[in-house]
Amino acid sequence: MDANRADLSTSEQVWTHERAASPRSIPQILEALALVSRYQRDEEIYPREGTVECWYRVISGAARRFALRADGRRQTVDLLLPGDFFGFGVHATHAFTAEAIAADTAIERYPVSRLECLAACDPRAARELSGIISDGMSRLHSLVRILGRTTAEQKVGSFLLYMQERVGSGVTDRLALPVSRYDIADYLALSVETVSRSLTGLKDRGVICASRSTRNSHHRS
Amino acid sequence: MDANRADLSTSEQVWTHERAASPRSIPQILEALALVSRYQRDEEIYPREGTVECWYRVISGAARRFALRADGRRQTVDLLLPGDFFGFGVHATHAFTAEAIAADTAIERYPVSRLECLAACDPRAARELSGIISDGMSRLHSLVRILGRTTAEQKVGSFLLYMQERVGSGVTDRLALPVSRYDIADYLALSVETVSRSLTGLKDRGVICASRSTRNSHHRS
DNA sequence: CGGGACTTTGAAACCCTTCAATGCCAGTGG
DNA sequence: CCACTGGCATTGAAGGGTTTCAAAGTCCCG
Repeated sequence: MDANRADLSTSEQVWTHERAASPRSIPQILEALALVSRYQRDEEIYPREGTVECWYRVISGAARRFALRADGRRQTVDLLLPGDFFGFGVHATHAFTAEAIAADTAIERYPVSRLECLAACDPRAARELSGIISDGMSRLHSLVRILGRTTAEQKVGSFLLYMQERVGSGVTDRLALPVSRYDIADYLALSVETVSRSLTGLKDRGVICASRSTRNSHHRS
Repeated sequence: MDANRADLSTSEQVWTHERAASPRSIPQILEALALVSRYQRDEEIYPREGTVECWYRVISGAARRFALRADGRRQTVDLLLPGDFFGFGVHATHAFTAEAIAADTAIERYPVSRLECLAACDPRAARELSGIISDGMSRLHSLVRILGRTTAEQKVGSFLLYMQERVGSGVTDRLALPVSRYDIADYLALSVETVSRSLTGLKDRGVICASRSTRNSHHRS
């Protein structure tokens, strides 16, 4: 239950599988390389400017990639949910810091060296990996489009729709936001107050209606 | 001098090199695959939702990747300058339309099939190609950071600094903007008037001082 | 029960957009 | 040659949106 630190020599890391013996699907082969760590809220996963040695994937919880602005506020450039890979870096260097958002966030780690071997040997694996990169690029595209909206209500509305299609847990009219208002504000480059006001504005106009749950808000479009 | 259409069967395409005979550096090998086309201002390079068949690179001029917003305005998500590769798509599909911005823009085209062969055969080439993808991701990161600023003057200021490090033509205190105010506005998600006002605001405060040139503005930080 | 973090609401100041009008420049046609 | 046109850039004023500062209210947990 206690999360360990982000460095590579901690205790809770486990091999999720013994090295797979028989040829399996690419995701399964990937899985066989994975090493799991757990992080607590706001704990660093990797630092900015660090060398890229692993790719990461969120198993449970959530994480962010972010930079600190000149005024000290945090700007989130990527919101990572279960299933998302991250940590590719730019020219083998992390351009942003990565942190866990939720308490008890589980992250898988994949050594880049092994991924490169895999890609060099198996073209299907190479395709899989470039698909993963594509997904990361797609998240950035979505954020750019959201940040490009003019009013805060539009930003928050787009954000909710985007989250809905990402967490998309079968039920289409109900959305459990896994992040706080502060996290949303950092992501949308708005103040927390404006996020809150936008949500109540959308509620008043009947676009969404709110319910409440343990530690998270539920919204319905 | 007249730009041809974007389809694949036009006349002005030329092989920039005969197929290279001897083993050369990776960029040179890439170059050997290139096919060049020329576009006029606002001419489409590839459509949204199209299948990715080629990668592209700006040789001269400039281009944009963009989406149309609900209100009909254009949102530029990527500004392509000479040397920039683009058109990787998401899962083999173009998520945005690409257009030339400048008159007489020259674009190189690289068939994806050949790039894949190259990557499969030569790990150095594969590394080169993933570096190219990294650059594309880096541009998106920069845009997200710029869009994350609060005031228009900050956005425009960040934009100028960003353009300076990108066009970085030796001279560090002089910057020739290769794009119009409208293009800047589409890129920064601001109105043209605000962009103009921000620039004059920065001038008044002595942050930049403006000169004038044929069809382009020059600025000094 | 109290502390602390998160959320919501209010009011004033500031910023951006919109609508409108003017100025500038290049290319065009009389 | 010069007026005209169209695109781009700049500036003004009104209106609306966002931030900031401030203060409650809510919920969880020790």
